[in-house]
Amino acid sequence: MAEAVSSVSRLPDAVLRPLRGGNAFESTVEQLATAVRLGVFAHGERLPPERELASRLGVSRMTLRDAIAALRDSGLVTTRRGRGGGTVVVYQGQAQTGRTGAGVRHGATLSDALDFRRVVEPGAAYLAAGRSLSADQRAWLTASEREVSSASDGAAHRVADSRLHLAIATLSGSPMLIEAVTRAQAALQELLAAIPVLPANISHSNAQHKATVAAVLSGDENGARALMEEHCDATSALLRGLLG
Amino acid sequence: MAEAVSSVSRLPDAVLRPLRGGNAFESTVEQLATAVRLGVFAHGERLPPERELASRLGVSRMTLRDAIAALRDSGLVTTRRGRGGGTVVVYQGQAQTGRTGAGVRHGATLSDALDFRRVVEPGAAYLAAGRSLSADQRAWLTASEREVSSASDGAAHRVADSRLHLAIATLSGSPMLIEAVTRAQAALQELLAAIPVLPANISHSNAQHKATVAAVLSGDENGARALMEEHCDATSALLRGLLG
DNA sequence: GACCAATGGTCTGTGAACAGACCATTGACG
DNA sequence: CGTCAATGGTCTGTTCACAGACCATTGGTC
Repeated sequence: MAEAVSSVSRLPDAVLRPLRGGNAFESTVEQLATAVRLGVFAHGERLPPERELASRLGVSRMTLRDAIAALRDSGLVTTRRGRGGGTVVVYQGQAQTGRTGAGVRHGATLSDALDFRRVVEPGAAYLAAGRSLSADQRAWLTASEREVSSASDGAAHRVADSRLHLAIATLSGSPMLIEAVTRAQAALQELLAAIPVLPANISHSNAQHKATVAAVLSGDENGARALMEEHCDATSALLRGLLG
Repeated sequence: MAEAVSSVSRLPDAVLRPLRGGNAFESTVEQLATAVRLGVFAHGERLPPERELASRLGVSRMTLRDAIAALRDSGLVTTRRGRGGGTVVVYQGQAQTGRTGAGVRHGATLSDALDFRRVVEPGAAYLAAGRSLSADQRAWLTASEREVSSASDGAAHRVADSRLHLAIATLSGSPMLIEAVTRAQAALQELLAAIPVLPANISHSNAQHKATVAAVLSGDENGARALMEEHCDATSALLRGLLG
């Protein structure tokens, strides 16, 4: 019945994949470290209380605490106890020391991540443009864009850039897409950190951000998508030229 | 510095999510059951040997065996031992008995899954169209399309449909995208099973498949994407109309 | 018919992760 | 100044998952 093709069913090879990378502890460290590096938590910001964060991440408090301890050892956060205490992020975009890094995490190759990003980010922009955004959301987007263009140095620019992209993804309203964009950003983060910061690139990128945000705000779905595609292509070309 | 917006940073809420749904056993059952229902393993096909499959899924053999036992109890597979034995899929698209189902898995809502699908599937078609496919791959695609249009009943049609969509995703060459499409398909699977099978819908869908495959084969990236978008929109409309 | 290889089936000890109770420290508020 | 609430810090017993060795069954090969 299904013998029509010589190499029957490559689907299993393509589809069967590990459900979870390594143990809970490592995954948690990775997820938190990534969140910090992507600027999900800004410098000086407090993480949620351990009990809440643990349940949010679907992990026991002990495991979460171990992970936080690891971040503390890496100098990404500091912790103070007592009322009003908590774990506070101290990170402003410095290059990671000694991050030997698991290549491009989870065996995903550079090309894979770039292709994936070029699909999901424009998709998110498209969806975001199609939504009716609240005043708050519009302000958030505008502010995020301004943060990027007014970033003082390369490190700050990278963090602000991630935040803007994640903001757009968030406004798409699709949790699955938000996660996808987060993964794409995470996969490219360490690569992007390796790109030399040329003023010409920055200013070009800023213009694309501005245009994309404008398109999203004006509800121009196809425009937002096309602009984001251009933006991704520009980054891709840069990365591929430098690393590939 | 980052106080520009009233509700500072909604990013954490959007980004922090559980890394793994439930325990290893349940996840494994779910993944395998989904693979079977999506037709990743066709009726009569043998699963890989336990040892290999376990390592492929990143899970211990014991856990995998427990999962397989669960599938066996559900009547999805049968197992025979000895040389030439193994675990064989016996499933041809029947509705699942007693699948109370976790809604649309992982708390993802229907809208979310539809939006996500409408981004990643056209993206996969776009990428696949942009690749130079081997004769084998072209034949696979053609055969997959033919399987769908020649499906005898609704159940077989559903499985063949999944297989075609996953084939296109596979040909995109991006593992991250393949996974994304798999997740979208998995999320919608049980919903799609609820759609009454109207001949008109089927034939419309078949025409779209044919056109999309043709576009992919002829390297028409934008055409492939646009056609797949139409296809997703049609399905969306159907589902949204029926379910809410 | 004897052997062997490939497969599923079973057992055991170890470590990871969890749940949940409890302790310690700090600051706010009356 | 005393109390309380919010937070991080610690401990304990239990369950889950794992690794890996070993057993059992089957069918092919010589």
